[in-house]
Amino acid sequence: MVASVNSRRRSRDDVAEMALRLLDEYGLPDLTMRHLATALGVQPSALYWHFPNKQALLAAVSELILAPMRETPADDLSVHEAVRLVGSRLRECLLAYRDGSELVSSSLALGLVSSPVRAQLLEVTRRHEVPDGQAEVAAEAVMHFVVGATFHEQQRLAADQLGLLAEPVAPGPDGARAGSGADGGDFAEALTMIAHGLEVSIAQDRSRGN
Amino acid sequence: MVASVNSRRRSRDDVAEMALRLLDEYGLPDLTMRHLATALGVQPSALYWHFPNKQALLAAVSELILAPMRETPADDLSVHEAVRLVGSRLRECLLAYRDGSELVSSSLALGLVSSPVRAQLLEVTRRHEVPDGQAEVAAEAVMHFVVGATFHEQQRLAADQLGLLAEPVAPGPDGARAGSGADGGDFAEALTMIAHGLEVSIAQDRSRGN
DNA sequence: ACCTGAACACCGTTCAAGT
DNA sequence: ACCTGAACACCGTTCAAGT
Repeated sequence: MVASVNSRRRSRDDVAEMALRLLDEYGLPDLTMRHLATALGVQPSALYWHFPNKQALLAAVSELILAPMRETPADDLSVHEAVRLVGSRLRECLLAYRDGSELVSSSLALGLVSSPVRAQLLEVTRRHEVPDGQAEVAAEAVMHFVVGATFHEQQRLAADQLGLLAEPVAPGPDGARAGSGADGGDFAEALTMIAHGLEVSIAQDRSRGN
Repeated sequence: MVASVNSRRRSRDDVAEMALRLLDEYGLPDLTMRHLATALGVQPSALYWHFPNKQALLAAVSELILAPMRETPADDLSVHEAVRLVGSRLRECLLAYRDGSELVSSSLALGLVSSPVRAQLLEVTRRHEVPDGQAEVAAEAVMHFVVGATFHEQQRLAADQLGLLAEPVAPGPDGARAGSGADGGDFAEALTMIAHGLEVSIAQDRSRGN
């Protein structure tokens, strides 16, 4: 509870915070233990006192990126609304830092970080008396879709930023509807689709007698 | 059409095929240009005549892994069935090689490989006169969910294989229903959910007058 | 057309030793 | 408790030169 006295955890968090700054400024490929050490004015080997290895450090950075998810109020929402809100909130978190989605994607897959949507979604579904099983499945679907789609999206953004002159796409009469992939609109549509699917599952479950 | 005469593409494909073998046997972290060169009896620099860089080589390997998707017949299926079949077929492809899902996940995100489900799904939805927009959104949702979930699943399998003694999980009375994550059953449930969601989207679209 | 040899500019991690 | 110094065992990539 008393945080200012204890300086023990401080420097560990400082390392993760500096890593996040470097990530945002130079990207994941340049987030090396050596660069990070230099930015902290320390030898690379010093980092291994705070973290057992690089993946653990990256997991800590992932948690910083996902921190806003914990304070996303999903109370008094319908199940449908909760899926859409939590999903798009997660997308915002991942887009907030350069290469954020790639970093979180791997930490998540390695199992070094817990689902950033599970708790919020289960809270809502429980209030609506939805069985946890259905809610867990939906939470997994939302998480994997959002992380995958946002990773893809962020990569395209980065590519466009490098080759600005290559394919300007020229938002003409048909606006952003060109290109091959999903934009923000498609993203919202997909979340709506998943929410619909969850509702159908719930209804079917109830008609079978809970 | 005549393949046996031309030896030009042969060696390029040989490189990708050997890379796939090394991937399956030693895993992605040990799939280095140097190991691959050694396995081919060649200098590392020789690989750069066939591929501009490692990512391009990995994309070629991804395509080998995804090749069976092209010959998955989705004809005369309902939209619902097609989503489930294509989704679980993709999962099988990714699980067929060690670290297959991780490799394909990154090639996909980098945009170096095209969607392994889009073509099949669009073929079916068109026969059922579903607007392409809905189908594209569903295809994205299916792809990202399957790749993400399978990546997660494959990583857990690998972890369990290393620490076999750590948590044997001991499939007791409640069978495989323990643990925190999604198993094969949850995977199928999630696909069903997405299929349901697509059906609702289609129905809503039609009631608005196509 | 396809490959070698040699180099460049890096990596993550360990570990004895310092303070 | 926290860090240095020095090393180990690697990486991907380039490029002149060979055949």
